[in-house]
Amino acid sequence: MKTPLQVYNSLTREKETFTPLVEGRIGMYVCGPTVYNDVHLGNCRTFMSFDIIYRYLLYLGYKVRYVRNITDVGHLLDDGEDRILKGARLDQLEPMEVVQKYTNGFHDIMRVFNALPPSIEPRATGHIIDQIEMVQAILDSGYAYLANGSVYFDTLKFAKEKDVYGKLSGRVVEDLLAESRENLKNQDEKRHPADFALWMKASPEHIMRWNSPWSVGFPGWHLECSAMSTKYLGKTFDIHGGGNDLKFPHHENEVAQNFTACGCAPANYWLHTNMLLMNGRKMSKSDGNTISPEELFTGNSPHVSKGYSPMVIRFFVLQSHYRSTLDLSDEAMQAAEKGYRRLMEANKNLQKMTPAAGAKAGELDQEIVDLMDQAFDEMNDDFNTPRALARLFELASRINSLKDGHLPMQEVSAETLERLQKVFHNFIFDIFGLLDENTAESNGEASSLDTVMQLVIDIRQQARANKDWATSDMIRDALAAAKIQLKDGKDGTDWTKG
RNA sequence: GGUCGCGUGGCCGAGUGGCUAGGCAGAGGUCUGCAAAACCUCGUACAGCGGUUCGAAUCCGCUCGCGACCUCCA
Repeated sequence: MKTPLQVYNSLTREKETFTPLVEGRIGMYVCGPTVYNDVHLGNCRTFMSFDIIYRYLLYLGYKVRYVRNITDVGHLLDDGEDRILKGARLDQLEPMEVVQKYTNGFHDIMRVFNALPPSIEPRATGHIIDQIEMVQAILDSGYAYLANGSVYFDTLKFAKEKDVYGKLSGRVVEDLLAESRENLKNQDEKRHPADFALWMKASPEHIMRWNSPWSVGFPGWHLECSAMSTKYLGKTFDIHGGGNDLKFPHHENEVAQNFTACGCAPANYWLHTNMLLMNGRKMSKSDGNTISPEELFTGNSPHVSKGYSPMVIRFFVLQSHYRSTLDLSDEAMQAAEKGYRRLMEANKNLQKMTPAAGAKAGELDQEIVDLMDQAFDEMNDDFNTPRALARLFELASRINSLKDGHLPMQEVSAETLERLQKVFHNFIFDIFGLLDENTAESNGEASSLDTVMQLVIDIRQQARANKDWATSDMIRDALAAAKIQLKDGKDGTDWTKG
């Protein structure tokens, strides 16, 4: 029934059967955000995708150490200014205030999206010593050089001597080395344009600075991930993830750093998520084609007609595969909203079901069992959430039919019903990480609201029994205005909020 | 300019050689006091042209269109 877990490895460009280094345990490193301004939706998609991967691995029973860093130093802008420093200057804050502010914001949003926190969330500034040690190791290996107090990686030498550079990102080394484009600002110290900084000597106005054997300065951008993944997961670990746009140069350079410092490849499986698009173009902080999570929640944006809840957005993400681009539009969000509600409704109906007396497994029973198995097979096939979701929707249609009496409950064994209830719940809440927003938000008041609603429904039922349509419709319309929908069914009336 | 990828019905989005993806929207029907919800049925989609094949959305070639990366980005 169950296929083994297959993952698409960016390094080999193939789906491979996943085998962890240590049985039952998985080390996973995902490149986190650079915290110099508000997190945007594109980041959220990536981290939601990895959250689902993380959750599924946990569901499969693995003990997963999930490390996702916070980059809070060393990430330079085009003009050579540190991202954090720029943020500090603009907001008139201490660099660490900037970092804290946007880290908090990032955490808040990820919590709203119901993403599980990583096991370890290391910060670059908290690992300066580890980074200095790694720079030294790379220098010792002979693949770095010193220039005016800065240390650069000798990409040319590495590419020539080791058959590694360019493999991950599919770069042709000769092309890289040719480097026809003129974009060499601030690069006069480098021997070759493809070289990159491991340690930068700080200019006098640069306030984020640390002592090192080479100069008072700061670490290069790619270094923190190499240093921190090695520290917490070892020289080689199972999964390294991140957005597609990090493949080059970030991940390629990470590999180069690890190779020279540790003598081995850092990760066995590289997983890359694809971009979130809007209007058919990459969502990007830099060119303004963007909508913030808050704007999408509130609908306060020219790109949407109304607000969409975090779980609708999460559902929207689930509907595409993590390696495909996903194009955000108002229409697509509306469809996702409907679909999300349908799925939640089906689950609610399912969880209320009880097996029929003397039920025996029939054809329908087998169909249900097959669909459940297929859903897991889809997840095992490189975390194919859209296909798994499709199977869940097929189950939803069976569930609703059973509820309405269009399909015979007698054909579903108690055992299968119980398993379906468990699997459906597991999928929606544990693996997909969705929340039922209708019940989640009420929580404590849920019971009192339930009581009131039951009263209102009873009164309306009485009116209907008396053919007092005016009263019954008034109740229905008034509730509708309050965003409560009544659903008349065979066994009485249900209601939903929103 | 170089590298890689994509182009699926009204919209989103799976699918890699023959078998129903799925969601949303639309049409018809069942149910209902009416409606909503739910259920059933339906549309014969694969950018264009050519090739390989008994058979292609799926493989190959060309053309057109779009995107990503090559420079900071999840």
